[in-house]
Amino acid sequence: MRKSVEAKQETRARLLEAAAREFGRVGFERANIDAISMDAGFSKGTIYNYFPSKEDLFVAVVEAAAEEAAVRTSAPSDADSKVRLRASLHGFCSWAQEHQAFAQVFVRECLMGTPGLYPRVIQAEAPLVSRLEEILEEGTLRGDVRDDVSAQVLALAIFGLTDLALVQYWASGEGRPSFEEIPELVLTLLLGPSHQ
Amino acid sequence: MRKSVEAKQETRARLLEAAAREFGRVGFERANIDAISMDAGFSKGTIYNYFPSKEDLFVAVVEAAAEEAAVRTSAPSDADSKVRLRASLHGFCSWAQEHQAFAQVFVRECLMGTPGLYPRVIQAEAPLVSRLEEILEEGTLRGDVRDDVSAQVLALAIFGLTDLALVQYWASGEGRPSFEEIPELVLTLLLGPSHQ
Amino acid sequence: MRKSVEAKQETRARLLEAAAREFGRVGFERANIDAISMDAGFSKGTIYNYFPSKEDLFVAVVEAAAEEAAVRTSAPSDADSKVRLRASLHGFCSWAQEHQAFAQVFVRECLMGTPGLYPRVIQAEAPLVSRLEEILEEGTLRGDVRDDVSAQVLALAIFGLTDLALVQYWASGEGRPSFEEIPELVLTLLLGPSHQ
Amino acid sequence: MRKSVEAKQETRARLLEAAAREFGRVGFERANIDAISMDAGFSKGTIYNYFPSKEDLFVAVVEAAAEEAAVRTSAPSDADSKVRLRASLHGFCSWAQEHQAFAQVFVRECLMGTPGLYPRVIQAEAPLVSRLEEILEEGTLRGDVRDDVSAQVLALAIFGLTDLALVQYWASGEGRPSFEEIPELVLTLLLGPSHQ
DNA sequence: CATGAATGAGCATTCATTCAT
DNA sequence: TATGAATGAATGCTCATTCAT
Repeated sequence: MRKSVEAKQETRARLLEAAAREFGRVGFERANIDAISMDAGFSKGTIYNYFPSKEDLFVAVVEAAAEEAAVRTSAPSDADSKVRLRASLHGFCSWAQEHQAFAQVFVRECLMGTPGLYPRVIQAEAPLVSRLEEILEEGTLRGDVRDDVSAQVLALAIFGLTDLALVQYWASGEGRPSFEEIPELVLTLLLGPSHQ
Repeated sequence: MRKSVEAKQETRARLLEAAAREFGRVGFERANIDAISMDAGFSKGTIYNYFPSKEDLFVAVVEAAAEEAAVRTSAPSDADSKVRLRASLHGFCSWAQEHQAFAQVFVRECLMGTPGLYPRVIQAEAPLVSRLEEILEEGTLRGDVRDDVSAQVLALAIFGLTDLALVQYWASGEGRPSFEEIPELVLTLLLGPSHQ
Repeated sequence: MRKSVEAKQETRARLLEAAAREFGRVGFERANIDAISMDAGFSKGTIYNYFPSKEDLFVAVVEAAAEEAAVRTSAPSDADSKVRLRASLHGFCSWAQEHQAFAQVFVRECLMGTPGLYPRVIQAEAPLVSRLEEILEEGTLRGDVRDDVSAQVLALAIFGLTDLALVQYWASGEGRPSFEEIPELVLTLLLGPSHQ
Repeated sequence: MRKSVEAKQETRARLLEAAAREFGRVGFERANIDAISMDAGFSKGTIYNYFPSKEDLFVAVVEAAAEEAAVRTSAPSDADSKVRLRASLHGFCSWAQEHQAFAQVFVRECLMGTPGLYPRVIQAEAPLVSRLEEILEEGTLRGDVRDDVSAQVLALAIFGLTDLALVQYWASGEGRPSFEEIPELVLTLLLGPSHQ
């Protein structure tokens, strides 16, 4: 039985979503491949027609998350650096809120890198950090961003603190800081209180 | 077979060290209890005479790490706040360098909290964060620490960024930033460049 | 790998038979699940596709035995009570002979009830005892069965002595009393010598 | 340190009692040797100074039970056969009540014979059955006991039904039939209602 | 003798993966 | 392409037994 390309991608997408839920809930090791496939509405074996192994499935989730997140972190190019950074972080946080399953997998993986997966995660994470880095570099030139630390380090710190805040948010039963406050908090911490 | 109390504690310590190595290397789930026990120089079953389950063993490693780390993060009480913070972080980082196995387990756990273990890890982590917090509060009063963010949030951010830097250091094949530079970098990022 | 319903039931039946052999040979505790699965011609794991746990497997064996035994203990409804009882016991004993593995598990379990399994075994055993009880009650009314002891107690005694005789038969290397003689012996003991 | 013969036998007796409790409670396989030794008030290893293995310990319990039970089943030698039998069974049942732990192990073992232990259990059981057999043989000669079944078979049936009644009594949460009623019930079932 | 640390065989159970249908 | 039965490696944990002290 042939399946149209769209139908196949639909299937793949449902499998990815189910996988994100499971990985986000219990982590890579405890995740159950059979459960994922069945949670997506298929039988146990189906998932192997789309992803050759558990690890590949996991990486696919991380990459899909990174891709989606990247789209949401675009920022207006003509504003103040801090405004642009805030917009970018806000985009990221709201994506994380809307796609918690994917976000939890992605954020956790960014923070602590499963040993064998590290290079691939770095690669998936790169565009996001690069975007921050670009804004920062431009801001340094303009003079509205501190220049005592390299843009790269600053970008990593911003991204890292944001991830940590998200993890705390989820772990604390979604208490404080709220999603809305995270970008402001992180930027205040790293770029100073001056942005109104 | 009678065994002196010291001998028992020696055995326990060897098991803990082996456990830290294994957990640090492959994480909780992939760690093999039998392998840990044998790596410590005993047979498979011995470890169960000291730790009732894999989870208890893991928590014991985290707690031992927290305890040791806490000792190393004590700071001179009569200096400038930033000096004291730097000393404290330096103590932590040098402990992490000397006891990499324990440190990796501890740091990773602080960053991302295994779901069921979270409360116990929080508890183990608390003294370290509290120490930073105290110094910060005092510094705020003295006026040599920023006061636009609460000491608690600042302490968590300092601790978090330090952990992230350590993870990056280990993941990058021990490249940059080096252990020596981490405290300075973190404090510069969060407390500003002014401290000479 | 699709498999017809019949093929699955065939697999299940082979697993149950192997389980009965193993449980009958060494009892519940010493029985080895892996060995059962492989003895049935499958690999270790297969049995877990059919029975969720060792205990469930054991209960399934007992219930299958009870079901089969119940079928074989039906008796002609229009004869003398003792004739009917003899026919019923004979049916049970010949089933026990033909399905020794199942019978050994069942009989042993009826005699001494593994603590946690007792209620389920009682339930499986009930139809057999009830059948005897009905015949006895009818016989009491007709007057061809003693009435100084309740039918229920009498039924339990008949069933119990039959089981004991079977156990002795198996334990004695299949010596005396033979299968053929057991019903007569038990009925003589409990209902008197008069039935020719 | 030397220990007097009495002290040693006291230790042995305490170990045996603890073993009976454990075996009676959970059966041979699930019984825990360490727990037995500690329940007796010693440390784990002590029990191996008295019994070379778990199986030996179990057999020792069965044999001790048989010995004690045998003492309690002696009957007046000058009375009516049924009176003597009743006295004998009564002695057995009251022993079972007073030493439930030992009795449960013994009775269960008599009923269903752990495969490898059977010969030794038979041997321990023999004196009890023989006593009944002797009374029955004498009664047959005197004419106050049925003679349509051999004394040996009758003795086994009496002993077996008594054991079954005890098992039911224990399993039913000590309901009916009560200990007092068991001898009468068994004798009525097997020797007829005439004995007042 | 008593102790209790060490031992290591043994086992139920899980689950990613394969593949015939 | 979807299915789901079969596979078998892997592993946490138990516990009878040994033996040095």
